[in-house]
Amino acid sequence: MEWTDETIARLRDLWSQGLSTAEIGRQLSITKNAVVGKAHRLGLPPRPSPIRNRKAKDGETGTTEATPRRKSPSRAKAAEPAAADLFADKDAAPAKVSAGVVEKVAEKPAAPVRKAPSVAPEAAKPTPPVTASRPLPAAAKETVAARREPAAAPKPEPRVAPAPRPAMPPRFSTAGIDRPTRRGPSCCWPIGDPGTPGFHFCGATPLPGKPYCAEHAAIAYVKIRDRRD
DNA sequence: CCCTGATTCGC
DNA sequence: GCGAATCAGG
Repeated sequence: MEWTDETIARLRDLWSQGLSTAEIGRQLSITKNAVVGKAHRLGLPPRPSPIRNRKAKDGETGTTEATPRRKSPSRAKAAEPAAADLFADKDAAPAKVSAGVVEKVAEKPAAPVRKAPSVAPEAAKPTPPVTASRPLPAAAKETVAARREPAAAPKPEPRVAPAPRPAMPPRFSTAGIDRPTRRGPSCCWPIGDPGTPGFHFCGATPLPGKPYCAEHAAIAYVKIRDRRD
């Protein structure tokens, strides 16, 4: 896998959007392992995961190690004994992601995904008033939907009753985010890291019906690849 | 069973 | 650094 600045940016973006590792992997045409592995190396903030409590506790239970964690699969050779607690808490990500991102605005909106394990797609988001400086979740979602329904996708909302929208003010205080000045459609390809001062969107005129400009659409809409369903 | 993410470790 | 293999919880 060639982790270009591009792919890394996308990985980080998708990651912070709360997509599952497998989902990210599919979108990037890589395995979830690759996603997780890379995410770790990048120091991306760990998202709520099923497990990971194992190491949480310990410190008593008598014996010193008392942390039965990994049991060395099979290729486990005489590995180093210690060097396990450095994950205790250390420092999470510098700050970037900050809050907000965790909101994972809309998980799987109406994408024809077979199911949504953890989250409830229908669940209307109360629109948390908090910060959340990332107005780009929808965009990537569309890429998915678009890719899954390339030709015929006239029904964005199959079932979910459209939430009443008295208005659609930018409830996300995109303070500091450099948004495109001109109104109307603009390429929402993220430039830089969400949460950092320099972050902004491409802003170029997008392709008709696409959230991205021609340049970035070419990157966003990759080949379909198997969808395993 | 399926899903998920985390970790280890050969490469 | 990369990611398959593996572990492990839901």
